Amino acid sequence: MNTRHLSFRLLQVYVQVVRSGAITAAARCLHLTQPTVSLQLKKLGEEVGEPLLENRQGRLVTTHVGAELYRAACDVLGRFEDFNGFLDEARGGGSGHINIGIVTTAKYVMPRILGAFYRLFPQVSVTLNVGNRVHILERFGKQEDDLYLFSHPPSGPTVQATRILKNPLLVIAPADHWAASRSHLRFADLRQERFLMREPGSATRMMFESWMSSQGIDLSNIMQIESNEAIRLSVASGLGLAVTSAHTLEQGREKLVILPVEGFPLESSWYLVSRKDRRMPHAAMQLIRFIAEHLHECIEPAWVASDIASLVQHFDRTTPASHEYQ
Amino acid sequence: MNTRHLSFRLLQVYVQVVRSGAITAAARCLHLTQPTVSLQLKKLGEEVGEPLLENRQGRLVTTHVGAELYRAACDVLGRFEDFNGFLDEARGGGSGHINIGIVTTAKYVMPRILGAFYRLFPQVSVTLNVGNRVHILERFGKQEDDLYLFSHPPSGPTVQATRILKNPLLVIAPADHWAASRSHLRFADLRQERFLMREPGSATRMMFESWMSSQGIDLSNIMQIESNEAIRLSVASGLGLAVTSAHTLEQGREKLVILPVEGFPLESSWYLVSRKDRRMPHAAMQLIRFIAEHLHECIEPAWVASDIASLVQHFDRTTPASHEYQ
DNA sequence: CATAAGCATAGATTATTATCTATAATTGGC
DNA sequence: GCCAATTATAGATAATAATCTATGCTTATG
Repeated sequence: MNTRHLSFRLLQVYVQVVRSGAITAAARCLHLTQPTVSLQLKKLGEEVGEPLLENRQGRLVTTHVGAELYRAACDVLGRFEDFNGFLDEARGGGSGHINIGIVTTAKYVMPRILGAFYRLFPQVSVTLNVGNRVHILERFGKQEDDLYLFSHPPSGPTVQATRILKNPLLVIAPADHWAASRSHLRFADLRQERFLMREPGSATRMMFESWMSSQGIDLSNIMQIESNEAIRLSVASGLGLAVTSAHTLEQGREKLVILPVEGFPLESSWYLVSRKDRRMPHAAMQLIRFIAEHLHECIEPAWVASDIASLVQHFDRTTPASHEYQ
Repeated sequence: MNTRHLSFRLLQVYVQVVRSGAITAAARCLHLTQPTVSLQLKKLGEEVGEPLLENRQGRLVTTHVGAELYRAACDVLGRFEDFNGFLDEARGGGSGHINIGIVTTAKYVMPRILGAFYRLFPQVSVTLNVGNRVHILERFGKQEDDLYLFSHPPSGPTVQATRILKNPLLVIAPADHWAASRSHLRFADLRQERFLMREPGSATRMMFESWMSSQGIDLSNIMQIESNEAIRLSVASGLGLAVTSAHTLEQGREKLVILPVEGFPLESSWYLVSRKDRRMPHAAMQLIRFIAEHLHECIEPAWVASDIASLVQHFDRTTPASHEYQ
């Protein structure tokens, strides 16, 4: 393959097609017509000399070679996005862009960090992609974001995950619940209660369920609700009990009480996550540095992980700050 | 800056200009005319919106922005070179290319490794760039090679250096030298002798000189020769003594003896070096894996560093071997 | 200060590209 | 097996990119 006749535009188009999984959809995103994209894709395929995509039940998916090309294209485009960030900075803007993917529960945490960050670096723009765990994992797989906030980070050699916050899981009940007046409870006492839970795959649920199985407990009466707010409100109105992140209670507490159940709070954590095989953009690195230094100013200091200062070292493996040789 | 109209060709041209330090020279390398390159460069500069190069005493050097662009361009081109390597491999070739920069003394070591490597991976092509330490440092600064072999690696946060071989420095003398028959010598006994040395900056010389200053010794009679072979031959013909790497004696020993000087051999080492901010090509990673496993088969096992097995972990930070998501 | 080496600009040509509209071919799902 | 959605192909066009030759300008250096 001769890279000589390769253009960035072609790669942009290709990346969009892979992400969209369809030519027509990609064309819409790119403000092009479908034949244009079709043709570009064909040209790229010819240039590479191998098939890149194949049609699997109406959805275009990458071949082995196509996937590698996608990775290369992302790297290359990302590298120049970062160069653009550098340019803005060099021009005195301190600008740049960060894509962040967070699971729904993290939306009680991340916006507070970003709010404080924004006050210091108003030129940095941030796209916050919120979704459930499965959705964000998919974005992670496609390298769509620079940083992620997970409670249970994915595993694998490409994952860089560092604990930044504690995420205590509490048992909540309506204020007028019979257990609300008790000063001490064992979880077994609540076995008959109905529990409201997020969908399977949610980190809170996984954590809770694995704790239960370690205790040999099995709940019979559970109800699934795919929103933390809805769960909170439902608990307040007496629909049942729930195990939920302490962070979700910061906003409004309605008529809720935290039950003093033995073994609780469950200690889980928030992890800042990135891909090792993706270059960390300038602006994202700024955010990481900001988190390392100022996290305890945006979030209750008691919740901040003790080794937060080492955060920067974990992520700053890509480009050195210094620009000189040697 | 809009990357949309950016092409790989443009970056190739730019990189060549930076490396050549002159438009005309770059044009010759690229088989283009000078105005063509001039124009391309202008277009690139306009696209970026900042001056990239400036004329310093007849030589074009990068501005701050230009240097960053150079880095980005190298990364991007390197990424696709690597994709090409992947392609070759996917097609069953097992091919690829590696650029290696070594200091002159390392030419007694590296070719033996490469010879064995070549027998296993005949499709991998290697460019071996040999030069004195200053020259190779310059190549390192310009990211011209994938791997380097140094005795004194450069320092800095971008440097990944791992010890792979011992490099004992010995005192050699002509066979008929008065000291040749002695069974024990102190360096002070040789103080009056003339010593033949490589140019300042050479790692062997640096090592020797720092040892001497630690011993409070100062040689009065030294002679500079910029070639290890010439030094060896000169010592053999009675021009003086020398301190030289044991590896250089492997080839031919002429009429030389190793003097049993107290404190010798000086223990220095060979380091395999790469840049952390440069993606390691597929083929180079193969070579690293080969070195980790087979180095003791190409080089006297006694010289191989004991922790050679950990080599792969040190360098394999770039792309994971696995291609699946998660 | 004269000269050569190197760089920039102008003008011209050829080839290619990016893109469109219109239409045909394919394909998944019912 | 047919319909709707998706993808591929054809034909056309305007833009521009890549490259050349010829020439004028700048600058380091003897």
